[in-house]
Amino acid sequence: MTEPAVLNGRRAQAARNNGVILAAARDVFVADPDAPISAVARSAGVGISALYRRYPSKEALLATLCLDGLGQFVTIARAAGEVADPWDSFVTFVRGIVEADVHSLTVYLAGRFTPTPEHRDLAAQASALADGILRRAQRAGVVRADLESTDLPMIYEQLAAIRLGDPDQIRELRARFLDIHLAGLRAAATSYGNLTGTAPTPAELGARWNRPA
Amino acid sequence: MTEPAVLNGRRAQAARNNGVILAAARDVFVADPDAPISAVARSAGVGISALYRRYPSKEALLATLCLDGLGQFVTIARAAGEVADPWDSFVTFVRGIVEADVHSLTVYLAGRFTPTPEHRDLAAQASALADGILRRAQRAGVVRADLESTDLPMIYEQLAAIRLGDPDQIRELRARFLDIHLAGLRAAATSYGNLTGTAPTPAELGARWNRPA
DNA sequence: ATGGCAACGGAACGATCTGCTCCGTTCCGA
DNA sequence: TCGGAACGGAGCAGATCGTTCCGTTGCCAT
Repeated sequence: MTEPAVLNGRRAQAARNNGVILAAARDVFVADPDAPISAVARSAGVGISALYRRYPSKEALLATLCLDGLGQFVTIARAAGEVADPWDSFVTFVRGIVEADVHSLTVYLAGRFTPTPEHRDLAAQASALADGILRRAQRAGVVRADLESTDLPMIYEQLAAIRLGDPDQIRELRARFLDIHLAGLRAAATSYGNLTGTAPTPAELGARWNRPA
Repeated sequence: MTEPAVLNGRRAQAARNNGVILAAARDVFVADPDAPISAVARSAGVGISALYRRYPSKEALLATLCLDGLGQFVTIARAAGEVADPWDSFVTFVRGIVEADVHSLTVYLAGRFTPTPEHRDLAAQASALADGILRRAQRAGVVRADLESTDLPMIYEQLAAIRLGDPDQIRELRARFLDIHLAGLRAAATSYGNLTGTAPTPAELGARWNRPA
């Protein structure tokens, strides 16, 4: 069991498959959360047993994928929090979430597996970070004051629903419509009137993590 | 076979069921386009055979439902076209489409049945009407000039993706986020920069009507 | 009254799909 | 040389869904 400098041989191939399988699962389930596990195997170019050697069930794979997504969310939020200008910080954050399609990896997958405490924990961190970025931009007077942080997931959800064409076009279209959202979120937009209705409550957002009855 | 003034008896109940079944199908399939036909029967308070007496197949029911949706679209667009102020006309139009959830009745159902020429025809009318309303608002300088009419379905799609809570809350949330979209669509928003990327082509939008391979 | 029939409810069937197991095979590495 | 780790994929068991079919109900014309 020495550390192999050159990665060849069966052992190394298996190690590399770890990443290949996760990447394939990411692509497949982001495109269709209901995809069968055989689609992941086909996309990864491996057999089904290669999946089950690594994850005891489909649910475990989804849970891992979601954990990755939450981790990405936190990473993106932390990086965006470092940006000096409050508006740029906010834009960097939202754009990062949308471009990485983190919403498809987290909320779209929620309800398909029983969340662990680790999920809850990361989700709490994530929303705290997002809250900070939004509040700072609002205090600076660059983001409209009637936007609440629970509104943000609804914006990710809207942009994640854009699924026209191949991944490249999807990215391009989401960037296009994010421009519109951002223009509508600027403080100046309040001159056209305040937002109607009320933002979702955290409990309502959290309910999506429960298994369907 | 005289025309019954009072609607009772078995014959009349059947006639009333026509409407009940269509309404139930609308509710069920708008909430979940993959819903089984038994869910429609249950929601209508009717047996499965009552459905099959009226529609030879699930596909036929979906086709009828979609035709209704396209008809609603045209009706809403015509009414909005009568509004004098170009901005109000545009807002009335988009708000009408979103509130009636026409997108869920048309595009979400597309691809699940083979469209008839009547579908194509109504869809063409619909997009021509929408095009006219948008162009008028743009000529009047109230809607940003870099928005194309093929962008509009993407906006409906985004708002149709908001599905949190019961129908009432969904309506409220969609109105809330439509406010943001509309603020971002005003001509003044162009001062923050033009839209990136390119709008979908009509062919790309039309491809969604084809059955999945 | 009563026979005919339109309308209905819902069990049951066949087809499809999907998560998962299992077994035979390959081939690395000691 | 050989034990065993890793693999591919056929196949199983269960679930789901569209559709059919049959027995029942109750209106209506005679």
